[in-house]
Amino acid sequence: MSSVDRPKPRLGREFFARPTAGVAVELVGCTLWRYTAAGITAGRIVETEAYLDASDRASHAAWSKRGQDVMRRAPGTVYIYRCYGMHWMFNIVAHAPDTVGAVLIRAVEPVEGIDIMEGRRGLTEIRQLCSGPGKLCQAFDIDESLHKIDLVTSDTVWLTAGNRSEAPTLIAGKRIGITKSPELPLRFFAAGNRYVSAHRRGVPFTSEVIPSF
DNA sequence: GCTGTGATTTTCT
DNA sequence: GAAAATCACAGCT
Repeated sequence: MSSVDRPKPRLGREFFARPTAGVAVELVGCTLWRYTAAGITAGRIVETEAYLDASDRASHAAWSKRGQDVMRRAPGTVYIYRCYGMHWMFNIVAHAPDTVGAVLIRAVEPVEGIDIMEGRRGLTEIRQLCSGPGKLCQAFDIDESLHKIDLVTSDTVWLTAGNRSEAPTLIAGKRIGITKSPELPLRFFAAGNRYVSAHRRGVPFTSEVIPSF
C-alpha cells in the first residue's frame, strides 16, 4: 500500500555485489517491478532462496554449464531457468567479488497491476497469483527473453528497496524441491505471510529467526 | 484442508 | 536415459 506511495530508488549494483545468502535475506521486503505493453505489475518479495558456488550441490554453478556461465556475470544480471519443461524460474545473480551465486525469487505479494496478473494467470484468487516461482513468472510475464538482462539498468524489469518500517520478521528454512544439499538453510521468507509458497507441504521448519535489515 | 499424481522438455551424464 | 529450483487438479478426510 504505502510502499508505492513514495517510490524508492532502484537497487543498484552494490546491493547485489555481496555474499549471496545476505542478498537473499535483504531481498525479502523489496519490490519487484515489471513494465510491458500490458502495463505495470509490481509485487513485494516474500520468499527467496540462495544458490551458492560449486560446493553447494543444488546450485546450478555445481553442474550446469549454462548456470556456471551466467552466475559468474555481473551482480544484478537476470538468470532465467526452465524447470520441469514448462515453468520459468526468475533468479538474480548476486555474489561477492571473485565468487559465484544467485538468488531465486520464489514468491511475491501482489501490489500493483493485479488485474493484469489475473489475466495472465487465468485466476482471480489473489493468493494463487504469485505464491510460487513458476506462478510469479507467469503473472509478471517473465520468460527466457529476460535472460541475462541487467536489473540495474533495464527499463522493463527492476527492483526497489522495501520500507524499513514494514520490514518483515524473517525465517530461514530448507530449500524446496531439491535433492542435493537439502540440509542447508538457504530459504528465507516473511514470517506468517500468506503469499509464501508451499504452505501445504510439511516444509522442514528447522527454522531460525533472522534479524531483518 | 491434505495427499498423490501426471504433464512436459531441456540439459547433462 | 534420467533428472529437474513446479503446478494444478482429482479425490479423500
